[in-house]
Amino acid sequence: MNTAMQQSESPYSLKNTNIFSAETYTKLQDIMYEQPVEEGSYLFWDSDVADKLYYIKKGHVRITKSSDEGKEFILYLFQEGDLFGEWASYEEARYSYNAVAAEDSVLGVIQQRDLEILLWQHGEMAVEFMKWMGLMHRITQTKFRDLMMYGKTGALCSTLIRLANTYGSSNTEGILVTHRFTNTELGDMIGATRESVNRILSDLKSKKVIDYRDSNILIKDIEYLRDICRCEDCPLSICRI
Amino acid sequence: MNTAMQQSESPYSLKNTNIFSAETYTKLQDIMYEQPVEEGSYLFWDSDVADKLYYIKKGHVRITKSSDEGKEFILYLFQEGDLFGEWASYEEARYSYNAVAAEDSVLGVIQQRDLEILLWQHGEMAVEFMKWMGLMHRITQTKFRDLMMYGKTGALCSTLIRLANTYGSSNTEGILVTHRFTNTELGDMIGATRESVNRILSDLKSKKVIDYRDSNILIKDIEYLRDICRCEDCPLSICRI
DNA sequence: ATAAAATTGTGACAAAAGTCACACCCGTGT
DNA sequence: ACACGGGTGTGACTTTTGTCACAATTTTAT
Repeated sequence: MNTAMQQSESPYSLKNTNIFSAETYTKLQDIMYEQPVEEGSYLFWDSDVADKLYYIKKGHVRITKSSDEGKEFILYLFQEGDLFGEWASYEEARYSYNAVAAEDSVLGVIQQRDLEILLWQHGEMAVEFMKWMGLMHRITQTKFRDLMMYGKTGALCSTLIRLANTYGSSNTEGILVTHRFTNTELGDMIGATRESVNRILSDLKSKKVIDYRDSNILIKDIEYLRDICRCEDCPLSICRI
Repeated sequence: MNTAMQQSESPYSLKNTNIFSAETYTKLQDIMYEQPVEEGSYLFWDSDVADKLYYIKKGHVRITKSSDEGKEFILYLFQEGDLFGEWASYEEARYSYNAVAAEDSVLGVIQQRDLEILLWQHGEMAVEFMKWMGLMHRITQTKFRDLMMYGKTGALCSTLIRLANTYGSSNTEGILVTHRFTNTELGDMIGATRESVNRILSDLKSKKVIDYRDSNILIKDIEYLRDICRCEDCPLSICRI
């Protein structure tokens, strides 16, 4: 977890590609090809063959897992500068989730085959990639803990902190989440109903922990949230949505 | 998910190192040093500096996450032939969980520093390692889904299937889980109380889905379990505990 | 073999979360 | 200006899961 201070300077600095060196970054740019996508379109579906990685040049992408009953679980939200996709561990490996453009976006598509050749040649680049993978795994693991251990209230508080880290902009009042989320979306991030989310948020508002500014969430007392979900001061890079 | 058939031949074949080539395997053996550990001793704690990987030569290791209130959540169970540990993504990275020897065991300890040199030199080995990391991440992700989406009953059914894959031995009656687990332990794997686990298991027994053989669980109707947790036929290698 | 310790099983009740129903609010397009 | 649609807020009720208490059974240690 971070301090509000770190956030205030550059609200959108939480890219998962910060881990890469300039050289790696350039090599990646060289093998990716650009693909513009419209809001709502799927980049891939659960069970498609996983042979590509995606870099977000512009826009937002939502990674979801959906159940037969039509419930949707939001696993990650990625934004400009993020890299995502699955590293296939064998031939014909499949994705295990869906990727949807949350708004009109521009992506850089990287073929696993091309990347593998590059990694084969450049050992140091492979080591960097492993760090990226480790980072992604740690994000998943800490989220797992947060969503399982302290009930829906704990899960929502953790999610608010992660949203603050990913989309937050600090000011004298607190941290403003510079992106709107419906209660249904928040519910889908923690596996709860919109009604439950609504009740928890109302309660947090009455306790003056959060407030609203033009329908965006303003976090006034992040310490309270950290307390509820037993925040463990994990590094900022993994405390994201 | 697998078929019972695959299991019957070699119940303990679900090593996460199957992914490695013989050459990689040998190189790994060369840089690891042996460490015997007694049942109950901790290999590392949550927040220790994460600079080692561990290979299990013999025994069992339990990976847990514990809460201040004393609750314990079991993240993974590893056995002979498994490799585990965290790939530090930056200097001074910390583990985010505990590792305890579940019985007297012998480990091969690998210093991240040594491994990194090896990967730097051997691009193909790095690519294999990335496959291992991807595999581990997928295990976490699918478990995440199973524990979140279909209630405690779904979570337990998924866990029984994973136990069958990891410790199962097939016979004419069904799949016998060749390791004892207390209700408390099963509860800790799914974030439920032992009482809830007990009630769900009693119910499954009355429905003739499971039974007991000398206090070990015998799975008689794995299709029923798969149905409850909406099994998606993911590959056997990731359907483990 | 037997006592102690750990684990299981179960009822009664409490708390957490989901479901359903419906009123209301608010931005947008005609 | 107003109707519409998506989102919010909330009460009443149900289902799921946890809590507590205690007896019964199984395992382990002496």
